[in-house]
Amino acid sequence: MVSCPKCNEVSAVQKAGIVRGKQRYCCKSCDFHFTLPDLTTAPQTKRHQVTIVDIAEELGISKSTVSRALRGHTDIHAGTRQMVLDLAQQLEYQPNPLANALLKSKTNTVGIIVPEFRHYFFPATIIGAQEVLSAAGYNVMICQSDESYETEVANVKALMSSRVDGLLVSLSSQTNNFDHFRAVQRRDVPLVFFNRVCPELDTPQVVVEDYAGAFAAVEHLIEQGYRRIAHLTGPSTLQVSHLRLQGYLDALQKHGLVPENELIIHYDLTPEKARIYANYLLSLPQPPDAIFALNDPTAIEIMLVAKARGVKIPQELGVVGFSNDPMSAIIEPPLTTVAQPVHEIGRQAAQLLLEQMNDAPPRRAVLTTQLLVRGSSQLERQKK
Amino acid sequence: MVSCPKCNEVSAVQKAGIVRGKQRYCCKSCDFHFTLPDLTTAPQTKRHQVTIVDIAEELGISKSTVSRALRGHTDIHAGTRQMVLDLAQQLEYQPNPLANALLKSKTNTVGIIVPEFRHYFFPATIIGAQEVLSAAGYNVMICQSDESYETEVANVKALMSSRVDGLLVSLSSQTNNFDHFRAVQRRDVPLVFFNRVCPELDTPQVVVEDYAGAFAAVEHLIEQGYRRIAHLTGPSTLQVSHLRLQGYLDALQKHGLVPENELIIHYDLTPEKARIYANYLLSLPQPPDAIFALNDPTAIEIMLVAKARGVKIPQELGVVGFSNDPMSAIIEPPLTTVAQPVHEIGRQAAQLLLEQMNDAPPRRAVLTTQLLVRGSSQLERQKK
DNA sequence: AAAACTATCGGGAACTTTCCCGAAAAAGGT
DNA sequence: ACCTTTTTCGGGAAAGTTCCCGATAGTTTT
Repeated sequence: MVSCPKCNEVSAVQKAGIVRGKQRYCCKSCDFHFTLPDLTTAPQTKRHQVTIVDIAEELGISKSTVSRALRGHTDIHAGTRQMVLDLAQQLEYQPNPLANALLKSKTNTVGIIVPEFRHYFFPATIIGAQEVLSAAGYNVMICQSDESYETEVANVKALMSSRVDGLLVSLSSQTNNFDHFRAVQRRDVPLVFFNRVCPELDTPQVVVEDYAGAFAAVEHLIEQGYRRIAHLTGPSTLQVSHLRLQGYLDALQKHGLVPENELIIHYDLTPEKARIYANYLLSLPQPPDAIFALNDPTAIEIMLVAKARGVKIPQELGVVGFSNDPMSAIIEPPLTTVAQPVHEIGRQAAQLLLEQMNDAPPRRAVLTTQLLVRGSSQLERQKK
Repeated sequence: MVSCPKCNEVSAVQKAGIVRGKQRYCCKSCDFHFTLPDLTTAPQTKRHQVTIVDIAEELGISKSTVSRALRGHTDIHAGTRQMVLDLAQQLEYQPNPLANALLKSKTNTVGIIVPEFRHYFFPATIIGAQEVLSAAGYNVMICQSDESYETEVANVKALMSSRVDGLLVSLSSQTNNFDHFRAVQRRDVPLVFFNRVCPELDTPQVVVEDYAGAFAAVEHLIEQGYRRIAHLTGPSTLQVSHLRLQGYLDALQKHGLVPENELIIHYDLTPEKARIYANYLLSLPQPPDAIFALNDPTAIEIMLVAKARGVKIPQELGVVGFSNDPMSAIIEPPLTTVAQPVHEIGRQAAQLLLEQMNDAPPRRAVLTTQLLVRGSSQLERQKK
């Protein structure tokens, strides 16, 4: 009852096992194995994206020629090119970037990893980076490490497996092992750090004058008459912590003040811990009369704690932050802070990445900071 | 001096034009055209990403088998699979998602378009969305329309050309033409709106109880004793503007207050305009004694303007916002606001998108709001 | 008019992976 | 010993594009 599709023989056909649930036959006369075609499969009206092959067939030319026309190649007749261009427009042809990416192993996508998204700073840097990158034709993939080393490693892995063409990173506060970035370098993927930079790896980076900014901030506090100045800063793994601490220490020393260990606190940058340490500082037998914080979110937490405890700012406590977060202008009294060009940090980082991708020599960009004196630290003016 | 690579003839070879800058020859004896191979091209030590073919060759098996082993297919010998797995690990094999994407036309990437990045709200929703999406194995591509219709169109175009598998959108305040989203639907790309939803298109969407929240906010103001309540809201193109306005109007009506046109202002949500209209309202011959703002950033601008003019909050002016932006707790007096579950909005939106991708019936999610009464609107308590 | 050249175009490999289907080898059944 | 079944594997197409290279037809030069 089954005829061989090759010799049309019927009698010589016999069963020959089952393959993937379908009966298989063997024609003894022509020694041909076969299974019966499945007629139940639907015709599959799957919508077909219009490709250059469609255009080529429609026009009766080769796909090479269509590609040339679309890519603006010279090696083509002006009339042919116009024909192709017209039809492409009419058919709403959109080139498939995946095919191109596969061919060139270049995705035109860069990954950005930031520690968090809650405050103003990192979203603002991303805005700047995106500005430059999308102008250069790159898409952007954004990840947050959530200040966690493990998440950061996972982010790097995910972005690398997505085959990004470059990586823009601001480290998590936990990170003190950089093997995941060494793996990035080993694969020759351009890598740029900004703000939270990596001290061990030799990559382009964007930073601000952390030392100078911190120095200016603390000197300002001293000039205002504060004498017992505490410093609430980030984990010692972060270079910004280190540099700003150094600026703090040197400013104290310059003015003959002796730093005290109990007034220098490293913490993990969570709001909860900020409150705990602010309370701790204000509960000391000899509480500080001013606090210089690593960043504005920290400074604001300090101010909230101080307010809750009835400590008057700036009379009983001077506070200075870092970054000029919009909140610092809103809070009362307005927060004195070291302003840094947030958008420009992102722009510069993107710029350095583009340079890396063009094999330019690695650069290090240092942006300027500016002390914005506001109400939270103006002791003398209050006194007058 | 030039010998034919086919018949090794020398005398019969003659020039035959120039092709792409290289001399071309023709052997008259065997009628063979050829150019001399270019010896100057570097050997190209281009680092080769390890592929399944590499593994297959190393093991002397076919790439199909390697693929089966890696994909955990059943149709394979346990020993062979282990062999492949071991070598893959040793060679640090990473599958190329591009090839897969090209084959399946599925990029495992979703695009998110939000109007802006400056305030707390949208980054927070993105955090929520990313949470759900990356758990489902999707990468995320984020764009900002910058409240511009043109940029939004460009964003949609860019994401579509990147072949995202889905789109999560919160509309720009300018958008009143939705053709770019119709194009998305035409291509069968799942689309979900959140917060700033599209009234014309039949898509899943995530919103909050805008009407109820606004009604509660205004009713609260009335109960506090405010009588001349203004409303500063967004462009009428936005559904949130419309719904919150309606809540405002109905609350007034319920309590026998007559809405006045000069107290209802639509604006483009820029900080500059917020300040201008706040000043305008406070300069009226009969200024309002309370303002209900579309969102917290607007409310905060209003408070700043009021403070600058010496208008006391809440005594002379009650203010209520919407969203519970962290700033609203910081500012003094703290801002009464209608809280909405920002992260949950993002999570829900992502959830609806995933459902769409699995061809589930489109849903509309409505999340609850909660009025947080704070200092900026507590007239009675002040009076006591 | 032969030789040399130019302007265009087509063919096909390559990129990496998955999947369909047929084939071989091994195992089981009578 | 022969047939059937199962297990395991290989070949090759497909996805969409770019690019290299050879091949024409027509044009100019000698």
